[in-house]
Amino acid sequence: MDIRKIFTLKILTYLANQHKMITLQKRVGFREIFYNLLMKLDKDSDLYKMRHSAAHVMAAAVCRLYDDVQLDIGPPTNEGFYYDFDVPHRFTPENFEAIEKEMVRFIQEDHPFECMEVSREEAKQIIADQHQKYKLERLADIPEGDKITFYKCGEFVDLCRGPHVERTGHVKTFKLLSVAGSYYRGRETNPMLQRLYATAYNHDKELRKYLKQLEEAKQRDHRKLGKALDLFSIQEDVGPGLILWHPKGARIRSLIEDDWKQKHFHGGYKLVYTPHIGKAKLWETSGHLGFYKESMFAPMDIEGMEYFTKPMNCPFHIKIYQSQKRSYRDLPLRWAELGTVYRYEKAGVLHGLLRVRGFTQDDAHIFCAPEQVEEEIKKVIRFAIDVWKDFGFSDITAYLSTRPDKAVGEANQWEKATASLEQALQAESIPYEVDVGGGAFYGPKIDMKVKDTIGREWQMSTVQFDFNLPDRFNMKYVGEDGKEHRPYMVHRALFGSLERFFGILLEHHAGAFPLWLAPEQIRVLPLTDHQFGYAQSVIKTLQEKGFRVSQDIRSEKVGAKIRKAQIEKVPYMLILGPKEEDSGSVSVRRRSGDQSSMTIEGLAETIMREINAKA
RNA sequence: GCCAGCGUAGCUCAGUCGGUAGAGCGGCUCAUUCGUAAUGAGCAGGUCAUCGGUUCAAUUCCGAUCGCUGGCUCCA
Repeated sequence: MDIRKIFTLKILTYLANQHKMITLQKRVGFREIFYNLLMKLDKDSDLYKMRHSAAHVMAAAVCRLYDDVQLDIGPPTNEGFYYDFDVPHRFTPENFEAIEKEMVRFIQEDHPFECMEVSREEAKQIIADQHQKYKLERLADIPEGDKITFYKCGEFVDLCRGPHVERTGHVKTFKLLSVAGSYYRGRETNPMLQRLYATAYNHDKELRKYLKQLEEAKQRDHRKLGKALDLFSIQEDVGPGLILWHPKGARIRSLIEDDWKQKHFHGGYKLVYTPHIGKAKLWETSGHLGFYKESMFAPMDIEGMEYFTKPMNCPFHIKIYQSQKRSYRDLPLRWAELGTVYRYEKAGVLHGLLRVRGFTQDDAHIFCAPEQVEEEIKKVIRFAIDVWKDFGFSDITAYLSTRPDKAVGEANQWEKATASLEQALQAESIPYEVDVGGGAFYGPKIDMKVKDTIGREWQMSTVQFDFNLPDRFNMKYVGEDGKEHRPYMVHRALFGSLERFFGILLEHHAGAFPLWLAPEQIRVLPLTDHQFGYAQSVIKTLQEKGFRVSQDIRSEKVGAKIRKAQIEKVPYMLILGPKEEDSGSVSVRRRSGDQSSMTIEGLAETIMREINAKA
């Protein structure tokens, strides 16, 4: 094995642990979802200080109420604060009231926060006296030369950088929210601590607002809406993280896909389809078996050959590239696929549609000559913005990730690629942040996040250079000079995965899909069965115009029919009674509650306009 | 994977300190023919997640398994 191979292998092993391959799925959960709900707090802000102090108060209360409390850390966060404990007692939400009561008492006692600066030796002594093993390790983390401070309030003394409010009495309104396990220092090999999450605000009103936001987000939870609107399900018998798309959900997905495909054809992409499985050798060449195997489903044996379910589409696209000799005249090649991939994700991280085991990437690979790359990146960014617009997303932030310490490819390649990414962002005037060293080992990347209706940011698109795969597959094109050259390869996904995107879209619209995506656009509600005939003719007319129409012919009052349609978030309801039948018109009620009377032609026109506007 | 909690009708949930379960919505049937968010009556529907243990008896207690939920360094 030559040196280069050994080096590559080392990097790959290292990266296997870092999980730095395009995952296109991001961690989700309560905390990430709300991470951007509120403005990022300034570390020196009063609220931040107060929350930090509240964390101490909570720890003090816990120390009073329970025996053998080992403290770890208790930082303020953008939403509140938490504190990690190692206690023999198992916390449950039933304990919250008692802890909150004790916290109130502690606050009312109004202890001053006293800062004590000590030497390292003194610090060790204090911690040793308290028998706080985690604190001792945390102390060791403090760099030599830094100040070491303790904060004391009442009987509670904690190693802490501060700052704090002056007295516990300054801690205002707070509430314990949840209890969760958390590994000490976040490492799986460390002991599991118990984390109490809480929040604190300066005013009751703000706390109530925050709790209301939590409640609202819960109401628009895609898992809840997915069930209520009969869009999809995940069933135990099928398997965790595997999605069943019900007819209505599938209809929406199909509309999303149609839009996506049309846009891609217009944008100079060509579609490809590739299989779900491939031979082991392919995944060896691509390197996946070296560094991504843990995330792949187990192999299957077919006629003595090992096959793997694909976790990514790239190798197949590369094989299409290599099906013939390529000239510089062929480039750039832009190949897109709605490719369904399977990845093994730990059971504990699965989450509705947002984190799954089988999903369809809206994947594309661009193969181009080095000099074309900057223009291609610009195109991709413009393209992404254009596609999002259709779905009601316009607030975008980008994150540019540059070369990590361990990386493949030459430094000047990286520089050039990174520069093209940055120039593209500037050219499109997209606000971006730079994550120095945050790129994947095989190339720099841009991740783009969009903001939803309630202000949450979701990572969606990713544009990634790849200096690794073209090498591994020994990809070539014949240049103007008649010599062989290595093409540049760019991976990109706009939605990330259709499942995840659908989940985000569902929450974004709170289930009330815009007309062009609504699985059922119009519901006809005959007032009595005398109007059934007229209803049929209205339905026929509208269906012939291509609208998605249904009817409610139950023996119910119109109020009940409307209620049902409202709950199912049907955009247009047509109430048909004798008046409408006599005049050949329709009484229109929109989802918003707006009412009007129209001719069928007028309605069709209005609806058509709304569909075309994708409003 | 790990910690904690949870799993009762299609859905949302109540209940049983061990004696095999109930509501509302939904479904079906019948009556009602109604004007912008719920007409009335009746009926059907459950191996109380699965498997094992304790017990005269388990949906209830214990254990395992499966699944779901909240989390698992915004660093003293």
